Amino acid sequence: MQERGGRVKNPTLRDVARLADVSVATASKALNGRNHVHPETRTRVLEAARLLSFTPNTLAQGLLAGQTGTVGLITGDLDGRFSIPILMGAEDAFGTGKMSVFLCDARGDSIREQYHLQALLGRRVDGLIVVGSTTNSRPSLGDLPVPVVYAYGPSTDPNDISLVPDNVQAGADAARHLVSRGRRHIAHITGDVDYAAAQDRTRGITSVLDDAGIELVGGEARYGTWSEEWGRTATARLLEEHPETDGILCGNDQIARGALDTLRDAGWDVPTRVAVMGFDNWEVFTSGARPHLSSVDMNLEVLGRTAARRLFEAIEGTATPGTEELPCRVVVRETT
Amino acid sequence: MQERGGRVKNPTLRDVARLADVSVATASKALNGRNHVHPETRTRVLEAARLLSFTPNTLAQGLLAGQTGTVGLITGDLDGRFSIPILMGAEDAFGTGKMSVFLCDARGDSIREQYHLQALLGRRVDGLIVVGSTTNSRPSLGDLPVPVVYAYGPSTDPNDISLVPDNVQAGADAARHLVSRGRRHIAHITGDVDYAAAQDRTRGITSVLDDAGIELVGGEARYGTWSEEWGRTATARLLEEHPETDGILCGNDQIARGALDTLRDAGWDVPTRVAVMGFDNWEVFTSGARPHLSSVDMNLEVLGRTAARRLFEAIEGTATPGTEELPCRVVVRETT
DNA sequence: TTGTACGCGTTATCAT
DNA sequence: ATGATAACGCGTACAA
Repeated sequence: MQERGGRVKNPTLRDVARLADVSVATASKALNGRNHVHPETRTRVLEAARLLSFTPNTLAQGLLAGQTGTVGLITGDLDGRFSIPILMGAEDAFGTGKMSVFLCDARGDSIREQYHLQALLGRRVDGLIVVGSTTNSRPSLGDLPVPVVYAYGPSTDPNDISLVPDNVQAGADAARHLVSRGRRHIAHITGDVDYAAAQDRTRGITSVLDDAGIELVGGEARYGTWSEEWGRTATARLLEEHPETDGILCGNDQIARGALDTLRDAGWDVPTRVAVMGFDNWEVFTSGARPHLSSVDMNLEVLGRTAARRLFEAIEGTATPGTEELPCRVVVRETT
Repeated sequence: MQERGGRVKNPTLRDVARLADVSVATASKALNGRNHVHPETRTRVLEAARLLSFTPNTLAQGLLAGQTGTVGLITGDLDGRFSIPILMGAEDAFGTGKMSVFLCDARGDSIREQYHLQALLGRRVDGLIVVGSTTNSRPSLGDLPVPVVYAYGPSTDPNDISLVPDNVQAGADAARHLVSRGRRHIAHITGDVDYAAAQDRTRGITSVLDDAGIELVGGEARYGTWSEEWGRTATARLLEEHPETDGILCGNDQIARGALDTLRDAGWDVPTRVAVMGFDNWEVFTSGARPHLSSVDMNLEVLGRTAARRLFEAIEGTATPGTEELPCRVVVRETT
């Protein structure tokens, strides 16, 4: 096993103290930069620690301090692409090495969620971030001994702290963008109607169009699935029924890709004849598209960072319950 | 704060013992199902624990046991889609709640990696999994007080434990599949030549074609980038120069999507005139394609689970150093 | 300036 | 069957 200058596997403060010929108390003070320790002694201790490649046991410190410097991150679907940016943002905000993150994937199963929760509470995490797989609201974890922040998917309990992307604003901004490009015959092809995201975006879109005295092509949004396939079939139907269409707002980037494919097959030029726009700004889809797809970014990294900050505040005790909606951002590319 | 039947925020074993009117020792035995404790006493303790919603402090347990029940997961790129399935597989294998996973994203920065490493060692993780962002080999973390398993991107040190997908076999299987479909004029369009994955797959492909007495169309693989764009341009050039082409092996699913788009524009039917195949089996790309794209799955969840198992073995002391190559799997859909 | 002693929450040993 | 006590590794009042 490792034997790098020292001798024991996991050197403790006692080992360091012994080697430096001081008491553990003095060693502790020296290593933690406290006062009342002779400079020469300090260097001796530091040298001993270096020699043994001593790493203080954070768990023991935490046991004493009552704070572990760890947070739990419970996500509903790791494979889903929404949790990852949020997770990265959170990890980012916690600072490298300062705070450590326990990751748990409940896979949408509340039993599994409970198991993970117990494990995390047993490890005395200082706080919890719960990331939803959709923006649909979810049952609260209830009264826990540590603060909780719900990200992406909000808690149903208004006394919890929740953070969600402002999908109404996202829809509104997208619609405004198309209108500002002179489009007057705008259709909306989107995903599963059971998704709050779909409904919220539709609401934002129609509200802006109402203000502009415009009606959605066909009178209403076209709900389906979040797939390219649906984008293609819905668009084909749309072109046939409403050849006057000059703008299509798609519920996500995959639907938009499907729309673009069908438009290309039909020989409709984008963006000259029809402008197309997606949601989510999934780079691998937007930049692979012909032409490059305009989209609305959910700013998920920001959401993750904000979640981390809110959690800190909650830990400090300066909590502000309620659901906070974070702004989204239109990214203009070649399809609009 | 929470007040669910009990009174204190974080009840300790002492609180439980006090409420059950026994000593902490007895309480501990009762809760842990040890012998030599009266049934009636046990129920009294259990009831007290339930009342206080007592959760044993895993940190204190670990302090005593010398095992923390935690592992560190250091990934090079969270956003990359390769780490996620591996991470899920590992999380899966560790068992829900049994073992907890610290997640760290080093973002490809070795300084950051060192910081995370220190934090993890300080938290006395029982082991470490290092996930690479590519299959290119990476420098070893060196001699650590805990076992390490390198997943996806292997360590350069053969004494380390490394796990990688068998890309040579993947290429070979893909080529075999196309040959078995009667294709004789097969081209290979792939990504950045600096990627070991690209080279390995090419090697597997050419070796099979050699055995079949076939040469790659154009005599060699066409390296570029891992993008749809490259798939389109490379395919356009290919069709012009080699109209005899009846099969295209694409280095990943995005390149394959690009190839399909170009073929469709050119009016070449897939799979009648040309068969197309990708690598990675990224579902969102394969099932969105027209027709559905055949691909080679890297079995990353299996790789993640295996990494977790190997780590367990290493923790138990039954280590087997070296680089292990895990099999990939051809997924046949409509393009072949 | 340095050292002694206690406590954090838990488990195991050894008495009782 | 139950309880007192030591130990895990560390920080900190307090005494020297």
